[in-house]
Amino acid sequence: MSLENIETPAAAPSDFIRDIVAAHVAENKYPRIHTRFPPEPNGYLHIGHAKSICLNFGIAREFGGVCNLRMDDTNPTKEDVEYVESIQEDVNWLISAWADDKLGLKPHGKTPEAVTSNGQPDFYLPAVTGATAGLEPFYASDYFDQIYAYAVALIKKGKAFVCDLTPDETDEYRRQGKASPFRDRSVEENLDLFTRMKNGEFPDGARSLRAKIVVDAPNIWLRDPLIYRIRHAAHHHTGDKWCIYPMYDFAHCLSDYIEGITHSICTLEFEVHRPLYDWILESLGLPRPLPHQYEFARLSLTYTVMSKRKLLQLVNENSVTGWDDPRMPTISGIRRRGVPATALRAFAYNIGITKYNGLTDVAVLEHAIREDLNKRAFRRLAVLRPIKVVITNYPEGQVEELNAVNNPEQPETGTRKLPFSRELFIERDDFAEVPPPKFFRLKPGGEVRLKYAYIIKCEEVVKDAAGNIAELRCTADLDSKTGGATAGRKVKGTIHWVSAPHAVDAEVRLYDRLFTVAEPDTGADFKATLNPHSLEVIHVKCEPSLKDASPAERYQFERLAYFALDKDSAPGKLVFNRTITLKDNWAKEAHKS
RNA sequence: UGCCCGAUGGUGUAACGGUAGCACAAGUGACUCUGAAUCACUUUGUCAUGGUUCAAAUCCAUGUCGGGCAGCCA
Repeated sequence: MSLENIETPAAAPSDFIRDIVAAHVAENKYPRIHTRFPPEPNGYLHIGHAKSICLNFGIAREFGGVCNLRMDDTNPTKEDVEYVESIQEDVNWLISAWADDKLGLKPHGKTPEAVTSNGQPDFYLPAVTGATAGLEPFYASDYFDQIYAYAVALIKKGKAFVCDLTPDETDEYRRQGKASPFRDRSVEENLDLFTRMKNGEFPDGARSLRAKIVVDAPNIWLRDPLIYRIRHAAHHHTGDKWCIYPMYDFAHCLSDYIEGITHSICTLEFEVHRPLYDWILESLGLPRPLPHQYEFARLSLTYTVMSKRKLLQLVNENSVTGWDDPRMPTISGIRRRGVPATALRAFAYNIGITKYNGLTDVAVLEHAIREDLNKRAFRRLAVLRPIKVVITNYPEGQVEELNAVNNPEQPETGTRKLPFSRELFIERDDFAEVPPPKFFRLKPGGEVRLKYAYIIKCEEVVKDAAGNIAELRCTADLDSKTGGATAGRKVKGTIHWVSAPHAVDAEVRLYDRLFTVAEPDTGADFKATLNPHSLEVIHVKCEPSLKDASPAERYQFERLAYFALDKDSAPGKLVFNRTITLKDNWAKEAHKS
């Protein structure tokens, strides 16, 4: 069964942004709905980005539109191609077989075309969909020429000026609502100085280009905001062509415009920037319909940190093995852990889109993962912490091949053969010498069903010199095998097992929450709340069919958890990541007493 | 402090002036050759105070609480 076979079951969701888009579609406001996902390539994408990806691409697929992938790369000192590559990989994985036909890209190396729109000169860079060969993501840095031209246009309109204030002075003037002494420079002088800024005549921070809006506006972002700064730094995409770079506010709205974006969806912290977004586009008198910005609440998850700064710190300080450590909330970490993209998308649908800054229980994510994996995972038997069991009345050397169901949720996936023999392994937790109340598993003198095999009774507990249990000697009801005379006998417990001589060894990585507290972000030192037991590596006994395990498949080790093959596996070396445990009501029950 | 935004069970959301619903979580029971899954049932909610209205979670006012912004970051 391939991973792509299971579709996201959820119906198309409804939220305030989709309501707005639906209204625009109804009134035919735009020829086509066009969204974009614009990460800055300064870190790996995380599950909060997944929410945004599912929103933007979801809108594109629900309303017959397109969603551009764009690198929002206007700050050369923080960005890197490593991140560009990981972002593409993560986005492609997440939208695969769902919205990959809505992914807007552009021909490699292509920059905006000079076109005429409504009789006016204009810049436009159309998206290409439905292919990937020869295509690449959009880059805001591909528009530096056009953005520069727009800045010059703004100067010529008397709506921008070159300011000589230092960064500290600028802050102070803006705080006080005071006009810069350079605010009323002539257009000619501004043009000259801006050209010389571009030509590299001034050091970093010596001058800046500022929009001329309102000196003492209540909204700080309208107090003559900076739109260009000097940065003598090489850029990962444009090399050393530029030594001035546009600020986010200036570059973003214009990038949206150039790509023909209709709905520019971002998180709440940009809400106060929206008047500036609109001011820039309106001030330029652009000839095509303008994009508009809409904001929603970013995702916060319990037992998780989400800021790129903190995730980077975990990586740099080796608290995890890398950005794709399966404990990380990054898309690559979640993927490596074994979570299917369908589960992540279902989660994104389930949490909804609002303007309320809430804290989502990680249990919602875990539920989406279990629901998905329950449907798709092959059932297998594996013993994580083995105890040896000898069936004393079972002939030595005899081996039976039992039929075992691959997935009861999908009977069409068939069965596989499971060897049974005299010596087995069972789970240490499935035996108790002194059983607690309501213990349905194996105990001295007690009976239990071996899944797909016999009912056995524990006759003797053999211990080593140190008093540890070395093996259990049991007898089997040899008529109780599935289909046998006493197969219908009711025993309270059924446990999993592996035939000892046939067992395949594997390394298993048991992952748990990275943090011990629900809100690691709130304390002074989030690293103090790291869970020291978030990873445990053990060596386990698997049923023989698992030696052919594939990274494309998901497995449920029955009664335990879901697992996926890790990339550290090699021929003859199985490494499984525990994606998530099965729900464990017994643990809950045992905890009560 | 100024400006902006928000508030519906424990958590996340729906209801768009007309029966407060869904999911997760929690609990009870049924079933079970996975203490899983499945099924049934249960608990818990409109921030406060006024106002408009036949009728308010929804509209208005005030207050309270929470979040965001005040980088030459995005």
